[in-house]
Amino acid sequence: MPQVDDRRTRRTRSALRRALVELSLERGYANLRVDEISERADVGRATFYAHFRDKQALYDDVVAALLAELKERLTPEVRETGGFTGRPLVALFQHALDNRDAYRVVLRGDGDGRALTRLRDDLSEATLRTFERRVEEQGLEPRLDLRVVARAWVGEQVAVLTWWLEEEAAPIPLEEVAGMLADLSRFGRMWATGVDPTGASSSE
Amino acid sequence: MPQVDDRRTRRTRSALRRALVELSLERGYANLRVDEISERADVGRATFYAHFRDKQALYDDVVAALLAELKERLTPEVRETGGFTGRPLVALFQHALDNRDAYRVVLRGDGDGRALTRLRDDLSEATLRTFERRVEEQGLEPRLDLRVVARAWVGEQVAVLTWWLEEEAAPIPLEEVAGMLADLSRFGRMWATGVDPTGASSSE
DNA sequence: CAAGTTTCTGGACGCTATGTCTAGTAATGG
DNA sequence: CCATTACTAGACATAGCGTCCAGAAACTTG
Repeated sequence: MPQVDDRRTRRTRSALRRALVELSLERGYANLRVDEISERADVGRATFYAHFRDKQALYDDVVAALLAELKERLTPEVRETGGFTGRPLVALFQHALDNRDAYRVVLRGDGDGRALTRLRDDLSEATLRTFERRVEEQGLEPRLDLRVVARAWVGEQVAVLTWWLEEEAAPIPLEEVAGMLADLSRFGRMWATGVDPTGASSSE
Repeated sequence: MPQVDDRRTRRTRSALRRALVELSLERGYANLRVDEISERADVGRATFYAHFRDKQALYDDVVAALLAELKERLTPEVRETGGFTGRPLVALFQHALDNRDAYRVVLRGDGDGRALTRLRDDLSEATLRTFERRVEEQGLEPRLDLRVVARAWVGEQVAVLTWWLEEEAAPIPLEEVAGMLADLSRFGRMWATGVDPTGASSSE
C-alpha cells in the first residue's frame, strides 16, 4: 500500500474520493463500476486497487474522514455549552454546507445506509450524554425517557438537514433553519403552529 | 410473466419476498446473490427471473406493498382527526410492529436508502398537507415554516421508530413510546427535560 | 540535479455472478 | 380429465471484479 506522504498518493486518493462522491450523486453509489470511478478520477484501474480494496473501502474512507472532521468541529461547541444553545446544531449545518455533496450522498442513504446509521447513532449517543450531564448539573427531573428525547432530537436535525441540502430553489439561510429547528425543538409543535395554549385540549 | 391469480405464483412470490427480507436482515441486502435468495425460498433460480427482472425489482415489490398497506391504514386515522391526536402516530408504530422485519430492513436504509427516502418523503408530504389543512380550518398563525415543522416531526417519528424496533432488551410498550413522542413533539424539549420555564433564558 | 525509490499504467488473466433460454416435468383451474 | 400454465435443471454468453506484471513516469532525498 502506497505511502500517504507522497504527492502522487495524495493526488490519486483525493481524486478518487471526489470522483466517488460526484458519481454517487449523479447515478447512485450502487450503480457505479470501479473502472468508471477510476476514469472520472483520471487514474488507471490498477491504481485504484493499489489504494483501496474495493469500492466499499473507498466509500468507508470518505465517510470516516467526514465523521472525524464533524466530531472535531462539534466537540468544542458542546463543551462550552450550559443550556439549550443552538451552537452544536449550527455547527452541524455549517459542516454539512461545507461538504454539501458528500453529505447529500450520506444522507440519501447511499451505500446501504450504513454511513447514515453511523452518523445518526454517533450523534444520538453524544446527544444523550449531553442531556444526562445537563440533567445532573442542573438537577432537572425529566418527564420522558431521555433516550427517546435524544433520538427524536437527532432525528429532527437529520431530517431537516437532509431536506434543506436538497432544496435548490430559494434555500432558507443557515441561521434561519437552524433557528427554527432549535425553537421548534425547545417549545414544541403547538407553539410552532400557533395553537392557543389555553383553549386546546392537551392530549389524546 | 406468470398470472397473479394462480396458487403456484402466489406461493412463489411470497416465498421470495420473505426470503429477501430474512436474508437482508441477516447479511445485508447488498451482499445477497440471486441464487441465495432462490435457495432460501426453495425455488429454482430460473423461476426467480420468471417473476422479477432482478434483485432490485423484488425489493421494490416488497417496499411498494409495505407503503401501500401503510397508506391504507393511515388514511382513516388522519381523516377523522381535528387536533393533535396521536392516532396516526400509533397506527404507524403498530404497522411497523406487524411487519417488523420488513421495517427494519427499510429503516436500516438497505437497498441504497431509496425505500427509506420514499417512506420519509411520503410521510412528510402527507403531514405537511395535514398541517396546512389544520391551520386553515382553525385559523392559526404558524410561527415557523410548516415545511420545516413537518419534516422535523416525521424525522422524530422515524428516528425513534428505528431505534425502538431494534431494541431487543426490555422494549418499551407501543402506547408508551408513542405517547412520549407525541408529548415531546407537542410541548417541546424544555418541558420534556423538566427545565423550569420561568428561569430559563429563552434563546441563543 | 542525479540516483534511488516509489507510484502509475495498460493489458492479460481467472473467476464469480448475472440474466437468458430451452426442453421436459409438475401443478393448477375449469 | 385435459388444456393451460408454472416450475425446473442445466447450459450459455457476458459483465465486472480483483490480481498480477513489467515498463514508464514522477517524486524525494541528499
